[in-house]
Amino acid sequence: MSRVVAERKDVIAMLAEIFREHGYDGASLSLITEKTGLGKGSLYHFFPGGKEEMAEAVLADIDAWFRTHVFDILRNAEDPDDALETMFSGVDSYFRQGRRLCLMGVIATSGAHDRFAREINGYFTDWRTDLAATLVRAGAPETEATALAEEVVGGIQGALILARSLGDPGAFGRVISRLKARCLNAPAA
Amino acid sequence: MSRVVAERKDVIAMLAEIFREHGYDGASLSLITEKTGLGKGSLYHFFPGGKEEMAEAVLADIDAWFRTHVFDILRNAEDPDDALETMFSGVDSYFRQGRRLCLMGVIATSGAHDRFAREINGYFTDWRTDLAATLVRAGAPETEATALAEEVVGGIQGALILARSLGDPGAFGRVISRLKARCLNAPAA
DNA sequence: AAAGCATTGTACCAATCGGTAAACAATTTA
DNA sequence: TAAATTGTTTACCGATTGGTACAATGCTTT
Repeated sequence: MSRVVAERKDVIAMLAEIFREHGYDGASLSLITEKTGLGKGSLYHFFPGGKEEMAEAVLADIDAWFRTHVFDILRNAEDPDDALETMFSGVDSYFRQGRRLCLMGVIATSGAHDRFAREINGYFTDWRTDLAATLVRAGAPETEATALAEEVVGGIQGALILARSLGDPGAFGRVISRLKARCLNAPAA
Repeated sequence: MSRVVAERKDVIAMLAEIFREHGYDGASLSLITEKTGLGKGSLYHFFPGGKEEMAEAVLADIDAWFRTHVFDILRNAEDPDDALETMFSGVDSYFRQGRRLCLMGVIATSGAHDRFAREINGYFTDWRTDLAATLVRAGAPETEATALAEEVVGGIQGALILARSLGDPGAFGRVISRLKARCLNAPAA
């Protein structure tokens, strides 16, 4: 047999795109076997828990990415403005300039929300918290920082939906650049 | 037989909540029959096209609501500031202070997106257009009005996702009030 | 080369999927 | 009151769902 060397990591990356495109309920096992090229045997070998474990693995992978590439940088960077720059450029490339949806948001707005509520909540909570702390270090008052962080984290999700809905990925970049400007310019308001 | 007098209008309202809660793929016919109390026969009597026609009817209903309660007011109000006030308070109550999702957004981020792309696109396009025009009438420069409208329409979607994800409906109101302030205060920037 | 584990294809399962058919009851129209 | 019309129930359809079982194959280690 072919032994196509599907590393678990690669499988997770493929699964992520499938869930993004079709949602949790829309990603049937037959669709998954087709798109990944792996039979059910292989899939259930990697993820004995089935579809739910696949989605969990994908969410954990995404969470880890944001943790190292965004949250940690927000917390540890010496210059808060640098951290903000890094965050926005990282987000822009992660979401492929508005062509890719956020799986956390996709699942949050689906019937599968309850099943993954913990992961979703942790992702948004931490992002908001770390961003707010960075804004404080950049000179914003505590209350303004919290509110602005909320606006930015939500705004990114909305910008993704807008871009997809309008069929205009550019909308994402336009909104993001405004959010970024608000973080960098007038934090002392 | 019972003839429970389910007006098509009432059925659509129930369907809307079901699609909102479970997404398009997650709303199975058995779930729909259970939640509406109508058997398949009745359902297919009202919507011969099945699930797709049900979703289309719901989207058309939502579109009509926003058209009369938001878009038309943005276009026709004498005082643009009043129109903006009306829009934000209408949106706040329509989305039940952040406890209700936007079905347009829900479907836009699901695998069913392609099937309803036209309706979704029309909804967001018109909202953005009418809001931008109102902002111009309120004194904002053309380019700023367009960008701000985009930010607001997207921001509302993001605020809904954030509220649901954090399990904190209040997040919706907090973001909305900031967006509103930006529309009313500094449009001439 | 033998053994043992990791991986894979295939066949199968009960349950559910969206949808159809048609007999039937309630209501409206004539 | 009789005939259409409208609404509802029920049983059924083939297809697909997520999941299991297992034999067969590849690779690695000895």
